[in-house]
Amino acid sequence: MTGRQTGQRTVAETARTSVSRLRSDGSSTDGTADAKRRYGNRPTMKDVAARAGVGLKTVSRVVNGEPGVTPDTERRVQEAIEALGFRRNDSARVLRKGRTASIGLVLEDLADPFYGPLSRAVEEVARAHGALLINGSSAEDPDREQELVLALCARRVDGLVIIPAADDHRYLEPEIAAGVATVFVDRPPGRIDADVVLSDSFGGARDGVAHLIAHGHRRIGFIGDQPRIHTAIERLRGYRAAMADAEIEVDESWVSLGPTDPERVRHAAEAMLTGASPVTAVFAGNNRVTVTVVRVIAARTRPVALVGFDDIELADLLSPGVTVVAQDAAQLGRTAAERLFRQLDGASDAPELIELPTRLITRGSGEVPPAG
Amino acid sequence: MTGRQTGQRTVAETARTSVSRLRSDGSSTDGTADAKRRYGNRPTMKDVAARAGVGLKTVSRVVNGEPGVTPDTERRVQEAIEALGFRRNDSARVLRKGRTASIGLVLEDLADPFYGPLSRAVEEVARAHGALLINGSSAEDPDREQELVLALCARRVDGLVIIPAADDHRYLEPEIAAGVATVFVDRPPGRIDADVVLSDSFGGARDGVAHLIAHGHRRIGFIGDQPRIHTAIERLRGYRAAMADAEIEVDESWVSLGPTDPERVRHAAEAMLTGASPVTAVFAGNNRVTVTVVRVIAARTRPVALVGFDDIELADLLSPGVTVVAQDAAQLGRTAAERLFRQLDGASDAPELIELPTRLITRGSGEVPPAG
DNA sequence: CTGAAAGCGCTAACAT
DNA sequence: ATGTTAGCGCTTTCAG
Repeated sequence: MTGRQTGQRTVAETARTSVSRLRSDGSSTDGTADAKRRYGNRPTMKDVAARAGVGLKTVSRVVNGEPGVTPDTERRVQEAIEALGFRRNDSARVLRKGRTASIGLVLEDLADPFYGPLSRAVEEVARAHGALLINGSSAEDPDREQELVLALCARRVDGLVIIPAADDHRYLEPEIAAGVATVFVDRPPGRIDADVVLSDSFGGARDGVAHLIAHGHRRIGFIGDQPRIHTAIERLRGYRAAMADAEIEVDESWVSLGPTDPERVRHAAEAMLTGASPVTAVFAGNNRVTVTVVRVIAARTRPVALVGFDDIELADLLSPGVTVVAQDAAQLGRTAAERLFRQLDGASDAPELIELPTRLITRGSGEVPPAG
Repeated sequence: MTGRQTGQRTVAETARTSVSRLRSDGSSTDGTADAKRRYGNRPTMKDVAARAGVGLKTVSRVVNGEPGVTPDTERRVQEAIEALGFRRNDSARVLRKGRTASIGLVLEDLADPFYGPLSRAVEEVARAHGALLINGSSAEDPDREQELVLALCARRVDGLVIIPAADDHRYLEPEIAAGVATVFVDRPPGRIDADVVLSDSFGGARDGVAHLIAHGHRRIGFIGDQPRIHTAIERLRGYRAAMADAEIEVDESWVSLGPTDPERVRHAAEAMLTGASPVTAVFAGNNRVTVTVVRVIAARTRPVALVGFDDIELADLLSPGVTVVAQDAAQLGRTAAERLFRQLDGASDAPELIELPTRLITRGSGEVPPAG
């Protein structure tokens, strides 16, 4: 899906898929079940109340730890709960209470190493607020994003953290008006006002490219994501700003935006490295691009300088190490989630744009001098 | 959280976190809202029915695409829906229908690159079955696992995919009896029967270690995860089997199980590389271990052979490339999720153990001859 | 083709 | 301290 592991040499299957039947001696179903407890028919508070010989509300009190129950009755209720295997039905609870104590996270692809830590950070904040996280991938498809978001709204999630794929979020207006807290991360929303948490793509890219220029490069390539993605545009803008600052005219054959699959990126890199005016350095617009460009460069004899946006694991162990403009995915997620819960706690500030700094981490590839 | 990027050289902040107020000209709240549509009070089918001048059930029919509605009334209902910004409340629906069309996934840490693709694969299958995914991390804590699982059961998820941290899952018996479909992945459940999907940890490790032996190594170290984790034990067992096959006696100073944080692993690796009977090769029990061992080896002058369990990105670009026993995380997730939905579709097969093969991928580090 | 009534399992608001 | 009643918003059932 992310096209990793292209450069494999030898592959050997060590086993076939095997399937075995497990012991099933019936030990997993104990005989203590009440008549009511047949498949798919779970005991309710009413059942517990009947069994414990108390009223419905008393059971509710015990289950929710509300005060006003004698230790003795509490014990009887607890026993009935255990015996019946009762578990409160939160769907019913939600219906009554209005809040679901769950938030939705919509991102592009959980398999992308950039989003794992982000998602995890959102989850931790949610957990700290007693909420569950419902997760969905848009696969960078605007329609799928909308479908997902609206499905989450139908579940009445209390809030949404969205890494948008679409560029028009007016479809969210009724939801936000109805009280669904919403924060966008990594990219701004389209055509609505809402909280946004971003990395400083422009500044990061500008500094990364300036770094290459400082090391003597003038013919510098830029390979980024599709132009409808905000970060791609911002990073390209940063590239152009750095070039302009150094009074270097950009040859448009040095710039390539498009999908970040290895084939496309490889092709783009090869093209700008071999054209009429070949580049001596490349700025890679995100971690997917960087990984592929590293492979392309490794396969060439003449050295090419590289700075990538996003840190990548093991970047320091390649030779040369990969110089990157790092953003803190976890911090991005944490900040967004905290902002979300602040909304849920009733803060009604105006929408804000929070921009997180990036860090230039030099490891060697960005300090390679121009060749040729 | 995963302790990546230890070997950084220079770090420069490119900006401060900045916060800006967005334009908020009130353009996001259109004036067409009905009186009912105040904050947190969403229109219901009843409201739609009233506005469209039809019965409640007719609205329900339209919303759910049920037959038996005149095109004309359907249109009137649709208009009312649009005007009111109505969105069906799935909590209420669930309460009535019994099924939530959502499944839970409990894993250790979404930030671990192994689980991203797995989670994504589960999500894709869920999506194909019209279900949403609720995600939770156990952080390798048995109590937290149970808490999470039971919270998911309270939400009445239709099914659970669990990468267990606990070793006793009897707490799930009432849930499973009540009809919650359950599949374990990556590690087997404890003390209950349930479907399991595993990689062939034993066979994979045995083959990986045998590969080192075939390249002349006899003093081979094993660094794995904590002994309460099933895969750690199985891989160690594979290691011992390979050593026994070659009639090599294992010096217990060559074996180290424990947490996989960089510090612990680094210490373990250093110890076995410098002891009285130093190893010439290391088998790393999972991707976290491999990453750290690569760093340790890179910092040494004398070459050390390495085979790691789990593939890692860019493994092919290090020098030497990292030889690994690869497992297919996405396939693991896909298989488990498909099995889950088979259960939900009514298949009542006995619990099965499905074991997926691993692949040995040789890239250089496993073919380094013994030094000294 | 359409709608009124009942009730899913829970909690809020009142009794007792 | 405990129980009773009335919904939450929807689908199911059954009657027009």
